[in-house]
Formats: sequence, structure tokens, C-alpha cells
Amino acid sequence: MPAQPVSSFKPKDTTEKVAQALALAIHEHRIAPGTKLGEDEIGEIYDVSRTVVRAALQSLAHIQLVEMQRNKGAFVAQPTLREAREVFEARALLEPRTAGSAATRATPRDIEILKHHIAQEHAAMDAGDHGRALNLSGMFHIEMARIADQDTIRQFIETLIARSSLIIALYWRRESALCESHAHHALVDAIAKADAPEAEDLMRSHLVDLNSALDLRDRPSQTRSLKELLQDPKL
Amino acid sequence: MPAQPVSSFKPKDTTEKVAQALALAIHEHRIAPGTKLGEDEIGEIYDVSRTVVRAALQSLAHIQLVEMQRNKGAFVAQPTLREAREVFEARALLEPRTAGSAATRATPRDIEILKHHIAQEHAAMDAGDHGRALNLSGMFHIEMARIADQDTIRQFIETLIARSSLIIALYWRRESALCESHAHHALVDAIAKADAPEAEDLMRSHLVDLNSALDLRDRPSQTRSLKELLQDPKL
DNA sequence: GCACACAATATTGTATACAATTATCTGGTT
DNA sequence: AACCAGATAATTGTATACAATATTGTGTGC
Repeated sequence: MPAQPVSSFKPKDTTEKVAQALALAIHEHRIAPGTKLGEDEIGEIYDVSRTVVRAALQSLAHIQLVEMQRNKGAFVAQPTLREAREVFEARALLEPRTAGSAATRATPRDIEILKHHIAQEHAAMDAGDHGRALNLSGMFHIEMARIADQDTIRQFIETLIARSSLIIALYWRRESALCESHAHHALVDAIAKADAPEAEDLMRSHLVDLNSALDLRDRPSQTRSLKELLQDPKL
Repeated sequence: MPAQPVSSFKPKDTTEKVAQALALAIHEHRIAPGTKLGEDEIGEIYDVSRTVVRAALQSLAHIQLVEMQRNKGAFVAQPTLREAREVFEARALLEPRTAGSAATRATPRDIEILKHHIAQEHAAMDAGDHGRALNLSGMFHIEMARIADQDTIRQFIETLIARSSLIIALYWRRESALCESHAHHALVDAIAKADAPEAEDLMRSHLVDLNSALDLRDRPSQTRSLKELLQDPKL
């Protein structure tokens, strides 16, 4: 129950709060790709005006978590195959080096934080909360960039992780189910040893593994999601 | 005279138009870092309401061209030394590989476009329009990502180029004046030869050159700009 | 004369109202 | 019965109005 405390006053920046609430829901796969996000609807849910809802949606649109179609509305984004491949190519460029850099800069406190992340991820998985586990798994990667002390790159990785969540929702192949948390564990070990080259290598192969757990072959997506949308509301 | 045609109807997306107009002005160094961007003021200039101005400013804030301070307003961003270094570290991670990829994928038409860019850049420089030359120089880098057919990475590079423009405004050392357009020329040659490794190397060293044309040593920024702002109007 | 407090002003944050566009529904025609 | 046309409803785009906060100006006390 990580829901919002029902205090009635608004301390600061309601826009960001709405954006984060929506982002979390998407990351945890509580809202499916393609879902329409009506402005009035969301405004009613969070008890804010369309003004702040629009601002929040625009913010999410910029990191491509939602797609805004003019005069049509906002929808949870549905990355294409091509976009999915691009996201992982970008991650392959950014993350290995960043992991290496994190290995040279990590403090004991950082190691603790990483281990805590992994523990929470395991707990969520054991509790059957796959959405939360996935979100925590992504935050692990972001934490790495924070430790590397690279704000700019961290921001890029954050958007890549966000889109990766959508990609996983669309293209995950169920057969490859073992959820790679031991890869994160090995990474923490390398970082704890301050072994930058090993951390870099581990991250590289971790990304390769992730990629191969996805079904990024040509053709499906477009038709599949279309069919789903058609057969869902009728029957 | 690239001003807006005075037709009274608005075809589409006024928000993006305002955002692009502001971005261009910042890129061409017509608005200095730190300048306050009042909402009413801008709305009056472009004859739109604060609603769209705010949306445009939020868009620019997301790519960190402007910084929004709550209840204070929007200001043209002033990247710190640290941020400046980070931007160029990120460029070093992304651009060389992308240039190499562009070399393998470039069509004859692409080569023409790149050469056209360089020609325009030279023309602007000869005309003494440094702002426009700088902007075109940045667009050259973005064009490279487009040729490489990497939309996601292109978007990242766009934001890095945008921030680089601010960094150049703040940290350019006048002594190193030769404006590196021959580097772009060499890059086009490598790409025309489809020589990916050479393009990659050229981009890498081009970025190193750019970096060393900046004064990114410790200490100045904060105090410097403050002093300047104080001593300028008095004496 | 200087410092602080308070009032006046200006600017941003949010909500609401209106305009424009799109989606839906109804009725008639073939 | 299917299909198209027009009208009606719903939703988004934009402008304006109001509330909250910050900035500036003025006056009073010491």
C-alpha cells in the first residue's frame, strides 16, 4: 500500500506528483500500453484541474511514456519494434561505461543502498508483485548512474528505463522467466570490489541477456495490439 | 528576416512554435543565459496566452534550456562547470559511435545535405552571424544521428547540443577562435568514403578539440557572471 | 540616516470558461 | 439492412479569471 496519504493540503508541485503517480502506475504495469488517458478522468482521480493534468501528461510525453495526439488525447505509449531496438542500443552505449564508473566511485553506503534495492526486489517478487519488482529492477540501473555521479547521463538512463518498462510489457517472452536478479547481484559484487572493467562487462552482458529475453523479431506488434483492442471491449 | 509570416490563422501546435522560436533565440545567443523569461512578456510577443507560453517553457525546461524556479519564474539556464563537463562526457559516449554508424548508412543525398550544412555555416560565419553559424554547427551533429537512423539517440544528442550552446555562451575562451568547421569537413569526407572507423575517430577528436576550446577549469562561473552583471550597467 | 515592518504591486500557480475539433448517435435513403 | 448526412455530445486547445506567493516601495521608530 504505497498509495498517497490522504492529507488534504498540497505542499508543493502538484503537477510533478500527478506525473509521478501516473509514471509509477505505468512502470508497474497497472496501466497497459495504448490506454487512453482522458484529462477530465485523471483530474477527477487526483482532484486537480485539467491544467495540472495536462502539464503532467506533457511531462510524461517528453520522456515518451505517453504519446499525445493532437485533438485526440494522451495514450500510454506503445513503442514499436524499431523503437525497442533503439532503446536497447542506447542503453548499450551508456550503461556499461556508467557501471564501470560507478565501481570506481561507490562508497560503502552506496553498496548498502544497492543491496537494499536487490532485497526489496526479491521481496516484491516473492510476494508475487511483478510490477513492483520490475520497477525496482529499473531503479537499480538508475541508482548506478547516480553513484557514477553523472546527472546528465542518469537522466538519459531514466528515460530509457521508463521506455524499457513499456517494451517489456509489450515484448516480453514468457518462456524466459528467470528474472535475472542474480545479474544485479554480481554487479554489486564487482562494484564492491571497485573492479570497474568487470562491472562494465557484467553490465554489457546483462543488457544482452535482457535483450534476448525480449521477442524483438520482425512483424508482430502492430497487428497484435490492434486485435487485442478490438476483441477486449466487445466480448 | 526569418520572422513569422503575419498570417493571422494558426495552422497547428502553437506551443511548439513558441518553444522553437525561443530555442532558436537561445541557440543563436540572442538571449543570454540567466535571462528572465516572463510569461506575460513572451505571451505578448507571440500573441498567445500564458497557457501556451507555460507549456512551451516547460518543454524547454525539460531539455534544460531553461530552468524553472517555483513561484519565481523561468530563466535561461546557466549550466555549471560540472554540468558542462557532464554534457561533454555524454557526448563522448554517444556521438563517435553514431558518427561511425552514419558512415555506413549515409546515402548520396545525405552527403549533399551535410555539405549544404557546412556551406551555410561558412556563409553565416562570413556574414559575421556567429549565432547562426553556431546553431548550424550544432545541427550538423544532429544530422549525423538522423543519418545513423537512431531516433532515440538523436533526441539525446539534440538536448546535449542545446545545452552545449549554453555552455559555449558561458565558457568559450576567445583566444581559441578558429571555429573548427574543417573538422566537419573531414567528417563528411570520411562518411562519403563510408569509412566508419575513421568517422568515429574524427568525431572523438573533434569533441576533444571542442572541449579544450572551453575554459572548464574550476571556480569561475558563479562569481564571474554575478560580478559581470553588477559592474556592467554602472560603469 | 538606517533598519525593520507593513502595504502595494507584480508574477506565478491553479481553476474555470469558452472555442474548436473529433467522436457518437439518429434518421433517412437506396 | 447497410450506408451516408446531419445533428448532438464529448473531449481537447486556448484564453481568461481568481488565488497564492514573491518582490518592491513606503513609512515609522530608533
